[in-house]
Amino acid sequence: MISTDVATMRIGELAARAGVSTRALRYYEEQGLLRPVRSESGQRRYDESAVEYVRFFQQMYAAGLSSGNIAQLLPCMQSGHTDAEQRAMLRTQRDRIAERVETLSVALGRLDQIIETTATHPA
Amino acid sequence: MISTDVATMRIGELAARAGVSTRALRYYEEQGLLRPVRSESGQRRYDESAVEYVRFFQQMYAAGLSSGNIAQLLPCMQSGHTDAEQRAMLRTQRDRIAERVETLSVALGRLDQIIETTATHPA
DNA sequence: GTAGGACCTGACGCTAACGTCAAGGGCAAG
DNA sequence: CTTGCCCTTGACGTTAGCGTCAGGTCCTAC
Repeated sequence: MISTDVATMRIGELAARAGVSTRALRYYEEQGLLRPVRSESGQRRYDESAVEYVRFFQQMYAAGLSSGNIAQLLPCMQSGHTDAEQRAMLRTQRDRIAERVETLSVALGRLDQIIETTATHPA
Repeated sequence: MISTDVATMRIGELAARAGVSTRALRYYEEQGLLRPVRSESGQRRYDESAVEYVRFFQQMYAAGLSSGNIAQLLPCMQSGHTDAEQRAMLRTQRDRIAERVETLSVALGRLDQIIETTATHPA
């Protein structure tokens, strides 16, 4: 964590490096997920850590979390400690994802079953 | 498969038994997933197999398939054989889901990591 | 100084799987 | 016969994570 970043990255560069659109980055900011500093002229400046953060957001979105959920997660990560409410939320989300993995695995099995059955009976 | 069903179930009963809303059932019909027969007065009548179908739809929706995808799946299941295009589609969907399971597992690991880290440092 | 790329703030569009009225028909029980 | 529940067909509303202009500013290069 030897970070002497001075927030020098502009939105286009961050977008390219994190693999998202600039629109997405502005949206994340609207949702309170990113807090870039502003240059004199009003342009957003990000530091290196933003790249990891954005990738983390993508992972969580992909896991079905909402912007609000992710926003709640952030203080936990940054402070390194949690209150009761936050712990409850973390467990809720964790369990939700675990359940979703279960659901998807079942669906996967179903599809594999169909594939196996029909593979031996070509048209 | 000893089914002497004569399509006697009405929409409300199917909804209750399959755990979805009647609106959802009408929507599935719009999408070509269900083809209930109609009574004289125009009411939808479903047979027993509809319950399983609807649960299957739920599984596939939960897996991220669209109505169109599911509609393509149905002939495969019912006929028991597939053409080249259908097999390609099946594999595509299968791989998509598998990838999603991977993604979710990664996200799950991330969350567990956060939980573990913060659990030992209460507020 | 000027061409053009990157940036800014709105603000409307989009998609998918339904939710939710609205307005009416049908049918068994009392 | 009427109360009341279930059914019917529209059709507009919702949500979330962006896509996509529009109209204007900024900054670097030549």
